[in-house]
Amino acid sequence: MSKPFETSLPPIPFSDDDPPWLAGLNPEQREAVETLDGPLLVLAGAGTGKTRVLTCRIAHLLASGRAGPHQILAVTFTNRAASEMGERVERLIRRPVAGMALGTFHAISARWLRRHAELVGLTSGFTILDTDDQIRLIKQILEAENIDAKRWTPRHLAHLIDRWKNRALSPDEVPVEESESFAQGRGAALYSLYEERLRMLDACDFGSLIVHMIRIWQKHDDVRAAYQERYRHLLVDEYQDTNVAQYLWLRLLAAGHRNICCVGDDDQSIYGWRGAEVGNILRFEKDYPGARVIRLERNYRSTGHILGAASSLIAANQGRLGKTLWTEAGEGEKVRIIAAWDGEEEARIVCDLVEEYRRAGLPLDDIAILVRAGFQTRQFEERLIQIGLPYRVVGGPRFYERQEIRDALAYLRLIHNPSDDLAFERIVNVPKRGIGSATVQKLQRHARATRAPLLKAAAELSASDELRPQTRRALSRLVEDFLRWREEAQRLDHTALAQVVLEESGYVAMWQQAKGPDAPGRLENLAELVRAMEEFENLAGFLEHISLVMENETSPDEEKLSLMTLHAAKGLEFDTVFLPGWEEGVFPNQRSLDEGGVKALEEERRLAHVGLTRARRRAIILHAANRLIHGQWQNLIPSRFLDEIDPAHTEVEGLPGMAGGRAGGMSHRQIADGSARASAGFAYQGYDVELSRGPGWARAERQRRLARQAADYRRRRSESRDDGASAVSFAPGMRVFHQKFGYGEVRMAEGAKLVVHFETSGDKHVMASFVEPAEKP
DNA sequence: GGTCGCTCCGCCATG
DNA sequence: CGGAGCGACC
Repeated sequence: MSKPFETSLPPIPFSDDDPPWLAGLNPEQREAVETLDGPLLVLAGAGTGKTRVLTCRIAHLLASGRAGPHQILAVTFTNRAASEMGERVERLIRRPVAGMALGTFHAISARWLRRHAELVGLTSGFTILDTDDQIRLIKQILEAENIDAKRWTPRHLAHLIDRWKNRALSPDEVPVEESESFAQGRGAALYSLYEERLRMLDACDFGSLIVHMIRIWQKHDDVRAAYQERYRHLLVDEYQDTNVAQYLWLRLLAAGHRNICCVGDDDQSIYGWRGAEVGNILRFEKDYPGARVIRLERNYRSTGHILGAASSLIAANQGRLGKTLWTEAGEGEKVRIIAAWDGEEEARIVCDLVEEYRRAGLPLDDIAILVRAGFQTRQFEERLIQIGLPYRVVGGPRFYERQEIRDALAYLRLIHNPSDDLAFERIVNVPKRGIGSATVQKLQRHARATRAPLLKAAAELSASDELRPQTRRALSRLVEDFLRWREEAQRLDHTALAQVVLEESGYVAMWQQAKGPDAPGRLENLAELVRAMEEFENLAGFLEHISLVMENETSPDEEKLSLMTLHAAKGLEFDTVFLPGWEEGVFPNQRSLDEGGVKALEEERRLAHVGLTRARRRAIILHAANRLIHGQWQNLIPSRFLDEIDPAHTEVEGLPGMAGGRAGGMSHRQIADGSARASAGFAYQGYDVELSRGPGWARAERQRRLARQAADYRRRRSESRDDGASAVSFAPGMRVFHQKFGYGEVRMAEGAKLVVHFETSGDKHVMASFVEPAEKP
């Protein structure tokens, strides 16, 4: 994987007396480390020693006695960056740092929010919902609100809500025109309902973690003052990726002492799609008058040609703060550009080269394949498995996203937080207990009527005559199980509890009996889950970790080739980097362009720049002429980015064995100057159309979507439904009607529980939410 | 209420 | 092409 770059540092320009955290820094780096008071912005280009500045600065703060560990707050974007920073600081000062707040915005916010949960209507044991839970919850809301989930997808609303939270907008602050864009102007109202549901579930999504802390600090001066007082030195990594909410979060914290050091690079801002505001970095000096700005431009990572290629590419962007990277390393190898006939051949070329380099002595750890989108890894995985090269997919599907892990977690979540309805729904019939969707609907109806969590509704219904005896038995057994597990949670250690729960619920047995080839692996994952729990003090700590921090654990011992998205590669470096899939529509990505226009194109270009600058010595770009997309073969033309790279730094190669040296067509340049006209493969006439409207598949998909929406719209009827949530109170003597038992008279009423004497079936225990008042005959 | 098989959707990146 | 979701049938 990535290696720290100390090895390639120049001779130490300072005296031998310098401590390790000051030794070997260049003048700009040293200034950034030693400027401890007041606001400081470090504009650090790729490979200029950004992490080094941050870690040395922390070491300097500690060693100089300017701050104790508990007074330092260091925020990063990924858990990986946080742990790397922690390790490097400890290596520098040669002792463990305890008490320092170091982590992602989300992890730090979650920890703090637990202390003040009651201020925003939560308990300290609140659940953190991930995207999957979030979408399931929204889907339920859309259903309850009778909104056609085909026309207005839960995903879409989840996306909107996310964007609003990224800007720290509460439902009443959502601009009208944005609310208009969903379900005929109901966007903000649905957002509000969603927030209400979150509170009822005692839950929080990722965005809320940040927004809740902002609200708390805004409303409670004493709390804000305490945090400002305690964290006297703030350090922020990847400042260009902060969104408005995170920006406000930082500003509130820094308001008193203004000791805030932000490190970032506008040319590496690649998270605009999730609300990052490059504006934050551009306006730093305005926000913090008198701020120092230090530029780090000396690159210690890459050779000249790679740097030249990356610089010429990024120069096509407008509105940069502007940095000129330079290096004292030699020119090195030119960036190779290779054409392939199709995706399969592209994978073969890459793998052949990997083997070649490996034979030449290059460790696999020093090689990476960086793709634009996650699904592109598949063709490479297939090929790598075929030839038996060990590889790791960084940031692929996470451990806790697996079905069996999510199921097991749902059990634990529900024990920890009995209002976690999403967890309840997930496991109520897993393993199969004979509690099907009809029963769950009854539970939901009752829960809604009594404004109680599903588990409580289940307890009540299972003590009534509402359900068939068989279902009733199954449900009451489940309820009893949870009551018992909750008790056991008090005295059992959390790993033991997990084992008990997985056994007694029949969940382990379910997989033991499963015939599928993946069943053994799932059991292994469950064992791994229990093992992972051992590292935590309690269930709460573990649940927090798994939703916010847990990475995909792969044995780090074996030497492996890395396969990941460009986004996941930020902050890493490799000797040799392969950049496949540089075609119009793929990279730059068509959907991104459709949504974001020029701004999005610039972000794609920054992404390309990030990709190139990951390489120390060698970068190889590939593009294919044909690709199977959506199950359809498409002709593709090389990415415009290839034209933007100064040809002085590149070496364009044909495909071995093909006449004219070109695979399946031509270079972007050939097309641009018209020399492609004679080539077969695709119609040049269609070129402009394809470019402006995107590849055929994107167009076809849009048309399908429009047709679908029109059909859905025509189908829409004014179907009104009863949701049975009437709040009628019943008293003895009242005549009532029940769907299953017919007419009867109330004998006893105790809150939601009734005893009714029915004409046909005698006395029954029923729930108030299942009966309606009836006229006397 | 469970299961099989069909249809139809989606493939952009994250904590 | 692959997975989710739904409807028909057991």
